[in-house]
Amino acid sequence: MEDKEGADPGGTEFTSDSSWSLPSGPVDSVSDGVNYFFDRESSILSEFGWNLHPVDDHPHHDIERFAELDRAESCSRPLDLAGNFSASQSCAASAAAAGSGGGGGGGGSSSGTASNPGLSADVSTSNNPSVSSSSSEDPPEKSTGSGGKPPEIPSKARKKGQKRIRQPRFAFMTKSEVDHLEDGYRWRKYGQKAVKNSPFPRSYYRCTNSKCTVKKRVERSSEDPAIVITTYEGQHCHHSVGFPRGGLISHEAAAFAAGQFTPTVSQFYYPGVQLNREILPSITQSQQVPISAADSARSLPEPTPQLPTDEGLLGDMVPPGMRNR
DNA sequence: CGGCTTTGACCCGCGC
DNA sequence: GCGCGGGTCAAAGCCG
Repeated sequence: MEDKEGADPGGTEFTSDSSWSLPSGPVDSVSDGVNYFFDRESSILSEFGWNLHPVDDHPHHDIERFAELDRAESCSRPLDLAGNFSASQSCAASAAAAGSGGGGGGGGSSSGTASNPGLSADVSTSNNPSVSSSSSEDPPEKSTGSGGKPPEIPSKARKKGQKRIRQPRFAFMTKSEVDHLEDGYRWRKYGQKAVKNSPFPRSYYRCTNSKCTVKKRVERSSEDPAIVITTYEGQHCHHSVGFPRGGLISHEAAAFAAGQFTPTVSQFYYPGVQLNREILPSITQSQQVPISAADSARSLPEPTPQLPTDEGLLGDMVPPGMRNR
């Protein structure tokens, strides 16, 4: 590791293009076999793959996004031809199923929460009327703690043959000294594991909103300790708690966290679909982007390719052309 | 006192 | 079948 230099000691900052030595290929350290590519400026990573296209002046502006369905099998949430997550149910269920994860420990809280009707994942579909319409901000639910209802179905509920299914994930890299970057949401750490082939542990976070099943993994790149790899899984079914307190946040992170990014991403979820898009330079974490609850949460992910009229963040980070594909 | 972090144990999927 | 690695749980402890 540490094959990279030029790390900015000054906190969360992105190195300039030159200082980034892009991985020739997938960043396997991220794990899961997911191919993560990243964009130098926004440091976006995702299982969908981001590939840089060096371009004269704005190398980072021209990003090629590859669609990779590597998760197809694990995520039972197939996309319809329109590129929408078919969602809801499959994923909801899956999410639930997946969730219990190891059902770990004590057999997982059995009270399976009957599963939250409003599972974030399913946000995409009907099911969250509350989200789209009302939901102004879910009051910070305390239950979060172990006490509350686990957002997931008890392991027992998961059938044996059933594969652990994951919700679509979105990862991005950030050059930062801080491991846990602010993204407008509150997270509770529920685990930490040593990562094989990496001196850095991986931390697991869950949204403190009990109704929200979004999870986040944070780890440092074994390649470059200065890089923090954050992986989001699922979509928030509520509004952000507010603006990050002095935190650093990226549009992507925020958008994704707010559930706005996924829909877009989904559009390129098909293999073979490649797009060269311009990612606005504004996507820098060095500058805090005020993500008002109104903006970020107002429009939660829609099942349809249609994007919120109110472009909000999405408008900032995803060019129009891209959104309507 | 409530919320969050730490940490060891447990479960599951997967490769050998 | 076994072992490994990843992911999650939950009790205990810490902190504001």
